[in-house]
Order: sequence, then structure tokens, then C-alpha cells
Amino acid sequence: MTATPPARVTIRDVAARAGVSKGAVSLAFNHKPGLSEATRDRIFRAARELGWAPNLTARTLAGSRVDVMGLAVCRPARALGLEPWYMEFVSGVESVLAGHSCSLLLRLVRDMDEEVEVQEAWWRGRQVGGSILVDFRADDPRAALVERLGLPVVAVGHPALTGGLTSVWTDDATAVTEAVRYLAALGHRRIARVGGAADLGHTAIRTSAFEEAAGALALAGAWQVATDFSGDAGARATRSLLTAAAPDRPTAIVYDNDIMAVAGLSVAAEMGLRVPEDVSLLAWDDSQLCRLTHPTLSAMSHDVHGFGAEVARTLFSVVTGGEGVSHPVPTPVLTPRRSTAPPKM
Amino acid sequence: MTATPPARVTIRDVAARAGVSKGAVSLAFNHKPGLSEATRDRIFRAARELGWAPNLTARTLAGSRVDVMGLAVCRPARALGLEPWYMEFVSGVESVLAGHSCSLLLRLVRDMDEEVEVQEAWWRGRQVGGSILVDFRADDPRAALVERLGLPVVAVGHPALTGGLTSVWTDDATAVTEAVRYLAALGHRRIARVGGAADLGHTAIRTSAFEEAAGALALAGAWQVATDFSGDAGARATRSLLTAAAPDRPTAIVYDNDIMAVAGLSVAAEMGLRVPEDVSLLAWDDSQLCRLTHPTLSAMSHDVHGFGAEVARTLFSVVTGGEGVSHPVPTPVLTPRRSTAPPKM
DNA sequence: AGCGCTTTCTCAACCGGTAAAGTCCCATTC
DNA sequence: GAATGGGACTTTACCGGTTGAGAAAGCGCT
Repeated sequence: MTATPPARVTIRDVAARAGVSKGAVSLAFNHKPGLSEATRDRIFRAARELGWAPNLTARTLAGSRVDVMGLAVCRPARALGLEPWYMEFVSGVESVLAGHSCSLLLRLVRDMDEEVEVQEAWWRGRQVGGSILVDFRADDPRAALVERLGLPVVAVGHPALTGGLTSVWTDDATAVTEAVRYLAALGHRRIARVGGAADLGHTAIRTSAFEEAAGALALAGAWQVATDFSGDAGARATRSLLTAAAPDRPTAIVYDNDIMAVAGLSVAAEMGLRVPEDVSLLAWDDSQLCRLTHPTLSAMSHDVHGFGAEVARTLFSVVTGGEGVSHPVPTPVLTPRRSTAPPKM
Repeated sequence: MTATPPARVTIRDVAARAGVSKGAVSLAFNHKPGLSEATRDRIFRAARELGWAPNLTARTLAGSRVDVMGLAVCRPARALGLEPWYMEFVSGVESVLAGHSCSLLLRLVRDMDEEVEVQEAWWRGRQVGGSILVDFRADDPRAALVERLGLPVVAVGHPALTGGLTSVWTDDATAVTEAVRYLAALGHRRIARVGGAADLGHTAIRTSAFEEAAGALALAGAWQVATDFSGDAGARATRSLLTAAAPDRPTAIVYDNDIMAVAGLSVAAEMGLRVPEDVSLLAWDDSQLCRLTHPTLSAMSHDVHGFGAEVARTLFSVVTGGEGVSHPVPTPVLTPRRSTAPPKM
């Protein structure tokens, strides 16, 4: 990994060319007072002529800012490929980071232990100025880690999950309740939910919200299944839910992401059930995918890109100000399309 | 962006605790000769007790390795979220980088100019030890950039596109030819292709390969449309292809990715055409998605994860050895599923 | 005992910046 | 005319490692 060292221009060369000390160059490039306009110009001109830009590594080492933020994502690699959510989220984060000439250090990790290792190494090694933490679980070790290291972070998840860290979250409970109410309002009395990974905190939140909503509405039937968010798991879950005989079968299914909803749609077709006549399907994380199916998928949609951007903004305020303010982003709203309708039985 | 500086353990503390000089600690942690086993143990023990890990920033500055690789992706953010290809590719890259305790610096850029800027800033600032370049276009400025900077890179794309850079690529021409031959062998004489972004080099390669294959087989009809890879564009293209009256209509459509194929499937359904009886559909970049639709999508499939891994391996050899060997990865192979069949007309 | 060779470590310079303290010079002010 | 003040820079000491040039110690050999 030892790169062939090309002749690099350093601050010293710029200083020499501009006829000043390197301290002066530093002042100029950090827009600090104490230099005349003339000198400043001379320095910038010299830098431009030499094609110099400050070495961020040296700058970081010297103790000022770190213009890299970290994000470790912990999911099986293959499953990730399919989750449009992450890429949208990342693109939202990036859109804000880029405005501060800041980059994102991304790492896919296998499990929580590895994430803890990675975050610790990043922070110890001054590789990042702060991190975004996602996918909180029950007894998540990261709050303690952050406490121990003093690592500036923003946690993506409900405060109940994130152990006092500065958090940004979507109100999943309210969204689930709205989804169930909507289906019930259409006339559905037997509703199922194909949930995400059971060990994820937000899955637990949705699960209990679903249960509560079902109870409050006194539904005739309410099923919940946990999956791993993959399309295959969504298909399996749907198949098993729909094999029941007609009167006991759910007439509506809510999915925890859009991939599983697409899979569900396909299973329904394969089983000869019409959507939405025989069964209504409602997706989550409304990506473009939901508009590409036939019928199009109704979904609980939210602005994942904007969410990522908001998380990044909050991270900046934590990194610079020390304390950030936890807050929710707008609750997902129902976007009805063709996959939901009153039950025809 | 000035983080609250927590009390950090440095090499000096470890050296003091182990009763050696910091040079010795450095030797131990880089597994270099010149230390007795006993001392080595003592140093590692001290480091463990203090919870010390070398500061990668300082290490980089001191001129040895840079354990970060760069990847700038230039596509509209929204479209990206939907491209399973990237996440799979990234996860493949990561799987190799992680083995070398190396991280990936990811940046989404708006256009080529911005990518050039970013790559230059990264390299100048010693932020990365090397970069992966993707999405080559006609007259791509990056080969010249790399030449000018001496930046170690591996280019993802056919050598004809990458201007002499060390490259890793999939043989798109052969794959397109195979796809067309397969459809022709099924009896299709009117075949269309819904291509990707016209300015991308690999799209151009596929386009001419398609034209050539169509000519060689003397097809009765061969259409090609350029899109932006989005599902919406795929839907529009499909709709326009299928509106022709029955005898002139294509009986098979090849797509440049899987999202557009899914969209095509939905358009066919919406237009009352049966797949594969009335029209066969063939996807590209076989992700999980192709197995989730109904009917399942036949696809030209290749191991994108493995591709990413291979690219990363090649990058390491460029970064360390100076010269890497350009080579293709296995050509995508046809995975027939339910969306292709002999035409029924 | 004296010499050369290793092996094992220490020392000090350096990587390319930042930032606090110091120097110089000139315009005010008393 | 000396003291004061402040703007414009320079000096210098780091940041936390790496690295090459020695130095000290142990050992075989004449």
C-alpha cells in the first residue's frame, strides 16, 4: 500500500513562491485575519500557479477539523444490495456533507461487534470527525461506546432506543397506526404485517404499535411475521399468510419495506389472487419501485433523502457545537395507489 | 467541526508504559524486525492495557500507507437509490478492503467536473491511497487527470473506454450478442433493446454490439432506445415500443438493468399483454429483484459483488505494485426464467 | 584482549500543516 | 520624544506517528 510518492507541492513551496512564511499561507487559506489584501492575493495566486491545496491529513493531525464523517452499516452484504433505503439515505447525507467539503467514510460490517471495532478505530485514528449510527437494537452497545470514547454522533432511531444520544427519527408508531386505521377504514378486519428484522429496535416499535392499533380497532384478525427484510423472506411470509382458506385469510398485508411488498405482489399473482380485490397490499419506504409494479403499490412514503440530509445537518451541529437537538422528521404519509381497496368478500 | 478533544492515548504513553522508545513501539506495531520477542510482548501488552491504536492520520502523514480508497459516483441521487448494482458493487469492494483494514471514501457527485475536482482534492489532500473510477464516457477527462496527478486507480470499464488505465471490465459486447442470439434461437425476429444512459461508454458498446448481432442474424426488426436507467424511463420506453400494432411490434425486449425490466413487466400487464406469450422480457444485472416478480424475469446475470471484490483486489495491486494488470471478469451468463419464451404469433 | 558482526534499541529529523507567542514597523497620543 | 497600540507577518512548538542513522551489548574468532 505504499504509493509511489509523486513530487507533491507543499505549503512551503507556496510560501516561498509568494515570498512569505508558511504561517501566512495557513492564515490565508483559513480565511483568518492578520493579512493584507495584497499578500492574501499573492498567496492565492502562488497556490493556484503551483496547483496547491492543503493536505487534509496534515491539517487533521494538527488538530483542527476532520472533514470526514463515518457510517458503518450492519446488514448481510447481499441483503443490502436490495435496500433502496440505504442508498437514498446516503445520498441525502452526502448532499449536506458535500456542501461542507466533507466526505463520507462508509463501511459495511457483519455484526455489531465489528461496528463497535470500526467506530472505535475510526475515532482513535482520527479518521472521522463524527459518525452516523443506524439500526439500533435492544441493548445496543453503541451508546456506551460513544460515552466512553467521546465520539460525536447522531443516532438514527427513536430516543427510546438510542440511549440518550442525539437522535433523529421517524415516528414509526404513528405511521403504523395510520396504516392500520386506513386499512380498517377501507373495511378490512383481518390485517397482517410482514415486519423486518426482529432484533431491530424500530421493528419492535412497529410491532407493538401494530398490536395496539389492532386491539384498539378490535380487528377480527391481526398477524405479524418477522423477516430479514429480503424479498425472499417477504415472499415466504406472504405465501404462508395467504395459504389460509378464504374466510380466515388476511384481506390486507402491510410490509416493512418495498422490496417485500413487491415480492408479496408476485406471490399473490402466483397464487391466483387478485390485488386489490382479494388482498390489499401496503408497502413501506416508498421508493420508485412502488410505482413500477402492476398494480402500483400503495405505500407509507417518506422523504428518505431529506431524512439523510437532516441527519447530516444534525451531525454537524453535534460535531461543532458539542450538543445537538434530538428531533423527529415528518411522519411517513399514506400514498394510496392501486394495491389497496375495500375487501371484496 | 472542531471536535471536543478527548484525552487521547498516544504512542508516547505506550512507550513510557512499556519502558521503551516510541520508535520501538512503531516497529512492534508494524511487524518490523529488530525487536526481541519479550519487548514486543511488553509493548503489545502496554498498548492493550491503555487501549491504544495507532493514529492513522499521523501514520499517513508520516508517509507510509493511506488506508482509504476513494469512489465517486456520478449519477442523479434519486436514480441511484434504485440501482441495486451500486450497493452490490460497493459491498464487494468493501469485502476486500475490510480484509486490509481499509475503508471506502464515498462521494456522490453531480457531474464529471465535480468528480474530477473531488478526485484531485482527495489525492492532493492525501485523503485516499487510490481510487476506483466508474461510468466512463466518451472523451472521459479522467485518464488525463490520473496521468497528471499520478493517482493510482483502477478503472471499471472496457479498455477501449478507459484510455490506458488499469481496467477491470465485463465483456458487455459478448453478453449482448448472447442475449440477442438466445432470443433469436427462441424464434424472435423482432427484438428491441431499452438501453441505459447514452453518454455512458458501456451503453455505447452494448448498442453497437446489439446492432451487429441483429445484423448478423438478419432480424426482421431491431429497435434501440436510450434512457437514464430509471424505472420511469424504462416504463416510457416499453410503452412506446409496445404501442405498435401486433405484426410490427417487437416480440422481445432486452433491458440494460433490472429496474427497467421490472417497469417493462408492469407496462406489459397494464397494456393487457401477456409475458412471455405476447412479449418476452430479458433483464440485465440480475439482482434479487428478478426473482421477485411474476413472472420471474430472465436475466443476463453476473456476480456484481465478486466484480467489486476483483476491482478492489486490482486496486491494491496498483497501489502497492505501481502497475496492475487489466483483465475482464466472467461474462454475464443467461439465466432463463419465466419472462422469455418462443413468440406465440 | 582486540576486532568485526549481529541483534536490539534509542535518537532526532521529518511528514505538512496549525496556532500561540513574538517581532517589527508605523501611526497615534500625551 | 517616548510610550502605546495594533496591524502584518514570522517564529517556533507542536500534532502522532515513521524512519534511517547510530549506539550499546553480546558473541564468536583469532
